[in-house]
Formats: sequence, structure tokens, C-alpha cells
Amino acid sequence: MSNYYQGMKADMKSELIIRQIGQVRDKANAFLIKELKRRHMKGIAPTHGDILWALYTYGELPMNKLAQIIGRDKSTVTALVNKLINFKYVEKRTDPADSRISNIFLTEKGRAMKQDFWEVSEALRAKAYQGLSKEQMATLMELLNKIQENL
Amino acid sequence: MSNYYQGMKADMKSELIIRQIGQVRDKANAFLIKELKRRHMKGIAPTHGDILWALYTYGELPMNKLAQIIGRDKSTVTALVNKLINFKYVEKRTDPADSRISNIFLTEKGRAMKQDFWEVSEALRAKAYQGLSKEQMATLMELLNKIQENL
DNA sequence: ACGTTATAGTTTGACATCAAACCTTTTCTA
DNA sequence: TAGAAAAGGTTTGATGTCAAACTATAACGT
Repeated sequence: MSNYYQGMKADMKSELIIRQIGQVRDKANAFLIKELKRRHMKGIAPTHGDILWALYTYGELPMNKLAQIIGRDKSTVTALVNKLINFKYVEKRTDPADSRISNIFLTEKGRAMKQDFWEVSEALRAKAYQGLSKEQMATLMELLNKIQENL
Repeated sequence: MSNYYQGMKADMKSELIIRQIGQVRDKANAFLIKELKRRHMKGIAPTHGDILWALYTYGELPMNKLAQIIGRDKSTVTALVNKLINFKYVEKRTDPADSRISNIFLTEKGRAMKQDFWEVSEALRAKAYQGLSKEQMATLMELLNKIQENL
């Protein structure tokens, strides 16, 4: 951030935490997009990655669970999932017990990408957390959790 | 966040910091939008607020400085500023020393909103930082700065 | 059993956002 | 001095995102 914040009143600085959080988020996303692109996964946004990550972790999931996990609106998930379907990373099938429910599952192609995703995520971690100890990271997580609970 | 993260491998937890950062950001934005709306400032997004905030703080600014301050692309700032112009919160005038440069300044109506913005920002702070000490906030800021520098 | 209410996911519209291309103006270099 | 390069901001296209409205299905209450 530029010098524009020099000389600010002290009580305005606490506002900067939320701004900095936004900055970190933007930068992390930019990094992810770049890394995904580098691995020929162009067109995959961080939230597509979130969906794939959820499927790698939990296996087949209904749409509303995906929406919950990645923290996005149902309608957003529809569009995201449809793109992944077009790319043939996932498929959709109706739940036999409740035909309102669409379950999303990984294709062979989608499963084959797991390693790449792990590497991208590793790269992000390595870069972001340089010079941070385990304790610092734990503290950070604790504070972020606190703020999230507050909001 | 739901129970889906229970039982995860320990080394995956550090990935959650970035996710949590995203969540906090999303929630903060949602809060801001709600509060702005409540004050009849519908249609004003957090980034519009960032622009107004920059103008409150620094006075008249050229477009590229606004883009730098709020961390957004020039073309985004064009659209954001145009909306603020339509709402009559700001106006634009060409710099006499360099006719490529458009300077953006607050109107009377825009200046009259400062108090509301301060209150919204206060409300966000009050809510987000409940139960956090000054030291914790300083620690948090320090860690976020570190991550941002890394990325 | 039937009508009402709730749920799951989709469609539609609006908009913030970025990247690329573009146009005008200014700066730089030979 | 003239042409090339750079800078400032706009336009255009694509896309993630949310909210509202919608459709089909399931659950609930009488």
C-alpha cells in the first residue's frame, strides 16, 4: 500500500485490518489464478478450485452443501458447477431418494487434477506463510475466527 | 463454517487461513452493504465507499491514484466513479497542467455523507473487533502485513 | 387425502471486476 | 525537431456474484 496512509490518525488504523484482509484475499486469488493458468487450467477461478477441493475431500456432494462449504450463493454454484461440467471435471446426477437434489461428483479427468491442485495450494502456502511460525499462524487463525464469529 | 472441516489432516489447516480471510472479507462486505442500505445509500458498494473515503481523507485525487489506493483496476475505477457521479456524490474535472488527467472531487452532497460513512465504519469496527485487545489487533495487523508482503 | 408450506436448484437481471484494446496527450530519445 | 514510447483514462467483452423470481418436488398440517 502506498504512502497515502502515512500520517493518519491512530484511531483510523484499526479500520485498516479489514482493508488489509481484502488486500491479502485479492493477492491470494491473483496468485491462484496465475498458478492455475500456468498449469493449463485457464478459466478456473479460485471458487471453481474450492468446489473441486470440497469434492476431493468429501467425495460426491449435493449442490446446497457445495454452496455452504464454499460460502457462495446457490445460483453462483449453479454457474460454477456448470462450467466444471463443461470442462468435464465433474458430472451431476439426481439423488435417487429426492429428485430435487443434484449430486456432483468428480470425473476421471477431475480426479486426475488433484495433484496439480495440491501443488498450487502448496505453492500458495509456501509463499504466503514464509517467515511465519506455527504459533503465529495459530494466533492468526484464532483472531480471524474471532472476527468471523463477530460478523 | 460447518462441520465439514472436522477431522481434517493437520497440515491442511494452514490452508484454512486464506479461506478464513476470504470469509471475513465477504462478511465484512455484506455488513457494509447492509448498513449503507439502511442509511438509504443503496447501490453503494464497499469499493464506492473506499473511493469516497479516499476523497474524505486526501481531498481531490486523480483517477490513477484512486485506483492505486483502493487496489482496483483503472477500468473498474472508471465505472465506480461514473456511478458516484451519477449519484452526484462526486464530480470530475480535467487537470489544467495535464489534460490526460481527470481529477475527482467531492460535491456538497458527497461531503454531507461523511458522517454516515464514519458511523458505518465505526459500526463495522465495533462489531468485528469485539473482544479483541489493542495488542491482539496489532498482532493481527502485523501478521496480515507479513502475508501481504509475501504474496 | 388434500392444500399449504418448505426445500432444491435454475433462470434472470444487475453489477463489480479484470484484461485487452483503444484514443489522446505527454514524455523521451536520437 | 520528429518519431517512438509511455501515461491517463475509456471502451469492450467476459465472468464471478448476489438477489429475486421461478419451477418442481417433498414435507407438513388439518
